[in-house]
Amino acid sequence: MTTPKGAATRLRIVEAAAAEIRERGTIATTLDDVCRRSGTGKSQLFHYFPQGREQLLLAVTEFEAERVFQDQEPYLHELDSRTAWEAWRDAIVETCRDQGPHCPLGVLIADVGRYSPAAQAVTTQLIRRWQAAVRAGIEATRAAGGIGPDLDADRTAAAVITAIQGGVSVLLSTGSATHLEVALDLCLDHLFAANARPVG
Amino acid sequence: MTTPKGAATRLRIVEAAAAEIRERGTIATTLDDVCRRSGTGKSQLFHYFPQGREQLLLAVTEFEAERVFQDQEPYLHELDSRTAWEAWRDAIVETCRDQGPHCPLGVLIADVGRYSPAAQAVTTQLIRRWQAAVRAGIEATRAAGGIGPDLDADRTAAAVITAIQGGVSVLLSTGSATHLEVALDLCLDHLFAANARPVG
DNA sequence: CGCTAACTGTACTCTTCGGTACATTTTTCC
DNA sequence: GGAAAAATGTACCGAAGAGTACAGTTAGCG
Repeated sequence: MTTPKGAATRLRIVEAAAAEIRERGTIATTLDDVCRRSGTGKSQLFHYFPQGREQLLLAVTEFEAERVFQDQEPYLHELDSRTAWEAWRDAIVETCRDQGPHCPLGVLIADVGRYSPAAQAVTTQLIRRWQAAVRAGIEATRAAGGIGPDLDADRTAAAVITAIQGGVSVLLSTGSATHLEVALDLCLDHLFAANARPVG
Repeated sequence: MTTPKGAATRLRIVEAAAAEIRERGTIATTLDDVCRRSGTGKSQLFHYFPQGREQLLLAVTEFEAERVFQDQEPYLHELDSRTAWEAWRDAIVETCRDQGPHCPLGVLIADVGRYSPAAQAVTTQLIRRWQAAVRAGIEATRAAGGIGPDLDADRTAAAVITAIQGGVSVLLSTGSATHLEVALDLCLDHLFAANARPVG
């Protein structure tokens, strides 16, 4: 039904759209821009995305969500000590700081991910997966003896995710990553507090 | 230069635009929509906003930012005990939950506030003012003896703001306010932790 | 009253951009 | 090698929506 050549073209279109959106935002990105950047024409775009723009945006959302999660995975699997958690935090903060307003995660949650209910579902799913991975990290750290038994893993994982989202949100507004850093710091402190107890 | 009648019309336009944007988002809101809802015509819109759409969006951003801050102020001034902080948290969570995706704060930081550098500056300013008020609340609570001397007021205030932003961000994606609640809870716990110490 | 400036209604222009039609080329596969 | 399907190029359409022109009306003010 679709040849390797076709698949490559489709991918080129998605990547071009993602790049364009990262650089200039979703509203400012037109189909003609995407075609120009990917070296294709409208006919091909509509060949691979019969539902047009909306379908393309959804594909971009999925593409970026996957990328964000893949970037995280290596760190998430190693969360078992305070050192590991801090390395993870540093990685996130640094990446976001470097990429600034073109940070894929930020673009995802604040821009592309809002243009349709379907896209929103993708970002919601990303949040869910990410939070589950963080939760697993908390359990692993507890198993390794780094965290007391009283800490509520679910709620803390939720707080960590919220800190990231908030930090990125502020980053997009102000251009500064300090909020992200501070909020994550506070979460880590809570994780490893001597008197850890259920939140709330 | 502008009569009371004119000022009233201008205000009607801004309010109509704000409502329209809250309900359907910035991209979906057209100038014709705004005219229809405000019972005016294009000539009036361009009379009061010669720079057109962009200028109107900026006015809406300022309008909503002011509203958000005004809603907060009564609570912010009374922050001096854990009870007061919890009342504040409950107020925020409840308001956001009720308004859901039409929450002015959410719309502000995730939608209108992104459409121009000028609008971005307005939201940045809101964040700054808000954080300063939270910081003042921390100091007041400390003065009342509710918080130890070691807690870093600046960084904690930043973390609180980040928690709100993140919570609202998740709310817009998932429709659930639990992340907001959990993140704020964690911040309050940190604020009133017996062994409060500098973050980081 | 009457002049001026602010205010408002109607009708139009002009561009942008998503989407389509259709002809043409390339690939696949028997 | 040749038919069928996939892939691509070019030219176009139509709607939407921001912004304008201009005429007409209302309100302030001496």
